[in-house]
Amino acid sequence: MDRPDETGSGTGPTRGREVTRARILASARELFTDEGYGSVSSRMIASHAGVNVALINRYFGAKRGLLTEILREDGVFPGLIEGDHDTLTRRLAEHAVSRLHGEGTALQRALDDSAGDPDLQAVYQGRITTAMIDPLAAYLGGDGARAHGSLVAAVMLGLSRVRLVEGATALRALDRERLTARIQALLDLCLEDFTEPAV
Amino acid sequence: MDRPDETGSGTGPTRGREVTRARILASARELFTDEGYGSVSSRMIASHAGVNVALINRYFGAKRGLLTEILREDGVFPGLIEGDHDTLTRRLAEHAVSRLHGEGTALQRALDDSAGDPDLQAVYQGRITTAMIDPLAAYLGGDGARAHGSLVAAVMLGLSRVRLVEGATALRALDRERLTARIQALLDLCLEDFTEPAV
DNA sequence: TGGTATAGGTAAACGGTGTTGACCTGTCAA
DNA sequence: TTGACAGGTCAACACCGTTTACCTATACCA
Repeated sequence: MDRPDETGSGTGPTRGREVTRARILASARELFTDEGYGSVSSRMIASHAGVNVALINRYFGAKRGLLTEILREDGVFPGLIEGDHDTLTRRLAEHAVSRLHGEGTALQRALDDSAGDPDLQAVYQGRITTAMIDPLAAYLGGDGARAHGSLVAAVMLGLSRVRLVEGATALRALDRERLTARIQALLDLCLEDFTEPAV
Repeated sequence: MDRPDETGSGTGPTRGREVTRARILASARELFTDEGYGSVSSRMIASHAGVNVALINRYFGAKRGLLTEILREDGVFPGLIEGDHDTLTRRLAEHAVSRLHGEGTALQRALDDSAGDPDLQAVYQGRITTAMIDPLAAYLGGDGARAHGSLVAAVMLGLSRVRLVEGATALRALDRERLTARIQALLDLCLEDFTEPAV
């Protein structure tokens, strides 16, 4: 069970459970980054990792498991929620605009572009709630915190979606600061109390 | 070329190009409505229509062609953009809330739930622009009309997305009128001029 | 009436996917 | 020496969307 992976030689081992697992994961990460999720097949990953196809399912249950693992490692919106309460929406707006301009890590961009895939969707399905809405709701507190969180998530997801589906060229053509400010205003409006109706 | 489909008998013909095409389309519509897009295979559609699989590709090019045809028949946001300018955002907000509550035709609901599928996405990719942003931009007019349209589309798409990915239970638990008003406020904010920065 | 072109339909295959079960093999412990 | 077993391999399975080659019944014309 706890058999050590190191065999004692100077360089690390080239086989063994953890090593193989890591190689598969690294290959998946690299290929997903370069070609998106849906276009990369299990056999491509295995071949790139110099490993048998069946091992993917042995170690990760299914292709989807690779995605889950990668997203678990990287986190979603890392460090975006934490920080000064007053500048939260500003940070989120900057993040959204940054994504609109195709910035962020190569992997993030690739997965944004693959966001349509059923697998990715299924994985996000859980993560949007636990990694975005839940922290947001906890962070905000108060009545209807989850509703506010959902609205914020809707705006953030929608911006990502409009880039995917339309290109968002008109938005990217705008002055960046003005666009950021407008999105921040939208997010602030999402967070305003629901007990007094908006004008 | 123009051979008539009617053979002269009292009841319509059960074979022939147009009849077969219509049967395939009807079966696709029915199955998509019941089970979504991705879960329904070409062979299921053909079998349900009592027709050979190859005919789907013969008459519609590919499975995706069925989707294109169905959406072309139904239209997207039918009659939503037209109408009184002043109540546009109200209509859109009501539409969004209605969708959030899972209303709309059964087919619309089914396709919303399948929205992740690459095929659906490819078909929407064109339609979001031509059926939503373009009319909106034309309707609004003025500088940056397309940017305003994109922002509106983002909010609308985001709300649909958050329902798909999280369930939007917190939003659906809200007082419907308050939620509609808030979404309308968001949409109005999307449409405000960009030349003067938002507060 | 006989022959033929053709539209409409069929059967079987192609290449691809994710996934699984049966088998082998090398290492370690008794 | 002999098992046990973790780690790895291979070939198959059940699908998928799509395409190709073939058949057949009808309509037209000499």
